[in-house]
Amino acid sequence: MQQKGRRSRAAVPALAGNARMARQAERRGAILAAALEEFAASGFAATRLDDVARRAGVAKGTIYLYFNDKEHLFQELVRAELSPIVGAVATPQMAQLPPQAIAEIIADIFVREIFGTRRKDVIRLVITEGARFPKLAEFYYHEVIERVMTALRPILTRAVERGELPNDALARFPQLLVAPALVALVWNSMFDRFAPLDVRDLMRAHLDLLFGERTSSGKSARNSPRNSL
Amino acid sequence: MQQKGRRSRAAVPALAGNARMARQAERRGAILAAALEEFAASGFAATRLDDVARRAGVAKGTIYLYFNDKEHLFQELVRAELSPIVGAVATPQMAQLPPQAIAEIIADIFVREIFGTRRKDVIRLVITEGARFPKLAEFYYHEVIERVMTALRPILTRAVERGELPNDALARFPQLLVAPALVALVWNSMFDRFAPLDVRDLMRAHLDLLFGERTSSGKSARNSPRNSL
Amino acid sequence: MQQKGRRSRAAVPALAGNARMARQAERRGAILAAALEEFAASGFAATRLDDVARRAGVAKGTIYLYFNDKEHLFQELVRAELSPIVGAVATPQMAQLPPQAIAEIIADIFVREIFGTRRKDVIRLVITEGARFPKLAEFYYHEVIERVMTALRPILTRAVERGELPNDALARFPQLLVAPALVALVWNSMFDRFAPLDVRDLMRAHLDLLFGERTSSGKSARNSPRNSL
Amino acid sequence: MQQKGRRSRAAVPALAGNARMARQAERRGAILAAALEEFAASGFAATRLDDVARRAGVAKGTIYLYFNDKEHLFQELVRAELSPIVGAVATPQMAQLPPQAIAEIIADIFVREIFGTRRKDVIRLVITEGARFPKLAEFYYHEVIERVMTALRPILTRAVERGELPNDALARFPQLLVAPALVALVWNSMFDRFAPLDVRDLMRAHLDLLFGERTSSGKSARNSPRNSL
DNA sequence: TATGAATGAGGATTCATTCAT
DNA sequence: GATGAATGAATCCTCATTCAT
Repeated sequence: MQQKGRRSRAAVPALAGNARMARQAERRGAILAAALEEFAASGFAATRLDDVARRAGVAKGTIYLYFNDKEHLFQELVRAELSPIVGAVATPQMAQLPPQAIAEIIADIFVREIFGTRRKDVIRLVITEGARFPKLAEFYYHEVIERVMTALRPILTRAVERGELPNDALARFPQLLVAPALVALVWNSMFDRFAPLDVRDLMRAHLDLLFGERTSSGKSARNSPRNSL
Repeated sequence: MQQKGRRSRAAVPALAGNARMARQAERRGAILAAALEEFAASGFAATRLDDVARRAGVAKGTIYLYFNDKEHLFQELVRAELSPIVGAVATPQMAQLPPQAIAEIIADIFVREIFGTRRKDVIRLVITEGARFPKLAEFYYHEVIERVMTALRPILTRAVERGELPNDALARFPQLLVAPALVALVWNSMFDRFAPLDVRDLMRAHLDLLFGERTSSGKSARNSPRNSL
Repeated sequence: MQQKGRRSRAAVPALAGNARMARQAERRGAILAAALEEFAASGFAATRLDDVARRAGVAKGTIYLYFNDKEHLFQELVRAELSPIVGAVATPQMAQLPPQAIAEIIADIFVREIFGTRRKDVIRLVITEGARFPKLAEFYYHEVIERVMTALRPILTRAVERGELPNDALARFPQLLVAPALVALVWNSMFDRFAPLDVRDLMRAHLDLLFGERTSSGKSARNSPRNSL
Repeated sequence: MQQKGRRSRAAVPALAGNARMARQAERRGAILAAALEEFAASGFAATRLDDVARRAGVAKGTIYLYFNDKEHLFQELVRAELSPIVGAVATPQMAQLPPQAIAEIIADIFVREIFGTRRKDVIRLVITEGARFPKLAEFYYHEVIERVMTALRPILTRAVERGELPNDALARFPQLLVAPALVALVWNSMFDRFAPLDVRDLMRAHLDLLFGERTSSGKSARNSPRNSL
């Protein structure tokens, strides 16, 4: 009935020395890494904290020293993994480049910084669990989507005005620039065993589609000086 | 997911009369419809058969008369909803049309037959749960993806050969044709409350991007005789 | 994060037949009886529903078919046991009797209906857990205390006016009439092994104290025609 | 309650200097004070040593330097708080006074030394947890109950012989002398919010009941020279 | 067939106690 | 002595599945 107001556990325990601090960060990291693996493999609901603890090499109770509960663990996981990357896409220098160069940079970042790392799994988790975690969707929208969109739109709009783009489709829907990345993420987790998809090639083809390249045909394109994907 | 020794039960109870048969189909349908709502709202793991039963207006045990277990219910659900649509995309007549017309038809089908119906939720479920349900992914791959790809690839390849397409990107990666549809599905379930996305416009812009349309700007495009989306 | 509104479980499952109904009542009763024993023996916090289930001869989950949770089980237990007795003390007929007769009746009820039954444990539970269960205290106050007080006060006040009582102490504090009952309950659960206390004698002595009886000395008093305790 | 093999630890850590000794006593006191507050608020089982430590301003582990475990802490708490008071009631001088004076002194002690202090909470804890802590009940019985009874009985018996009391009820059941105090303790913790109870008035009324006072009526009685409660 | 009460394995969370620093 | 991070046993509660009616 009446509960003593459960004081929210410190997200990070108070530290004393410095070795302590390092140890703490290490443990927290281990838990997050283990959680990522488990959540990615089983989804939020089906993941057992028992397994996370085992994989992280800590006791079940230890998780609760670092995270309030399963849900907080999940959300912090997404935050921790995604926060760093946000800045990369939205650098002011990009504004100076032609749209094609920007598209190539974005594709490159996706391939190397997301698809090539465990961030791939984090974003997949956002996609698969986002609808059930409004806060997560909100965080992702404001921290990632909105920022990227805000950075891209004026650049693309200007490109349209300068005649660097055939029409305003991209300026109105910057999402179209990254749609193939989404396809890659989903395909990779579901259909790769039936028909492996080379993300690099997919992204390159996407760029060809948007920015002309009249030739291309798989391997040969790799020699093209145009992109370094 | 993990199955214990479960003796397989008849998927459909034995029938006698004809009214009985109708009643059976009706019940089965009610359960599937209820299941779709619940699974779509909560995901596979978090959905309670109790809720499905209540929504379907049957007793919990009745579900087990029509489906072996929760997992079978889920998979049959996807099968039942998606089987009908598969044929539509892969009609032989389409082979005769120019790629732009085909793309428009596909976009149109997506907007009207998927996004405008509860199939939207089914496909979303495939996306969010597919990685955890190999059988589901397999079914979806063979029944939907593969068929569509098989139908599209030769058409697009021929179009490339005829010079109707600027390069072979689409022929190599027909996925690029439907990538925006995936974006729409995901966006709609997660970010619509922050920034609603008009699927029709998105698909139209996508077509503009692929097939030229040098002008366009939202509403005005709607009068364009090109597409009927 | 977001929880599907947990619909409160039916306190009593819907019934169909009549044997069902009987069976239900029986089970519910068995659980309540088992719960009383366990709660009485260990207190609310230290009681395990596992033990309650075992003692009641049902599965753990079954408890939740009849009660929302541990707390509801506890409260319903008190309600179920106490509700019947309330009426007994506050009968209108009592208003006609002289205060001494009333006191004797109350003492008698206490000895036979409470102390001699498992209601003794229920009231003890109210005493030991009441402070931690405001709702329980409230229920007990309104259903028992208040009713008894409301019934007694006017009677005692009138008795004072009629000169049947030496002063208004009892009228102002009817609690003094039942104080020894409280002593008996507490003593019985804690000190009986050191010095057993005969409740009957205690109550009789209490009455002697209040209403004169100039002699008395344990056993002999039992022959007194005055009370039938 | 149930103990596992626990090697008994020094109840008080070894001391060296004198400041150290003071510091120790201070800490021990702080822990006991904190424990009292927490136990009083939540009961034994629901109290967390974490909260006790926080309130005492020490680390959780520190509690274990001063007390073997939660149970010992609880018992020492009761001991520490009650030991001082025991002597007060059982002074030899009292033997000379008339029963009414003694009753008044006892009532006075209760109101001022128990009800007006945190000892109220300690006794309440004995009442609510005693049944679950045989050792505690035993301690309380021997250190408090028995002593008081031993001191009172001969006095009351003599008073009966001298005809200072109308009958031997009180001599046989000295508990009747303190029953209202128990009522006050219980009422205060459970029903005060519904109907506040003035302990002083209650005790006074009780004395009136026992020793005659033919008039009285609330406030006015306070001017009565008879008692100084 | 249909029901829904009953089951019990499963999993999140808590907290007394330990022990390395 | 003190600390507080770590442990893991303990326990509440859920829900897929079964089965007597």
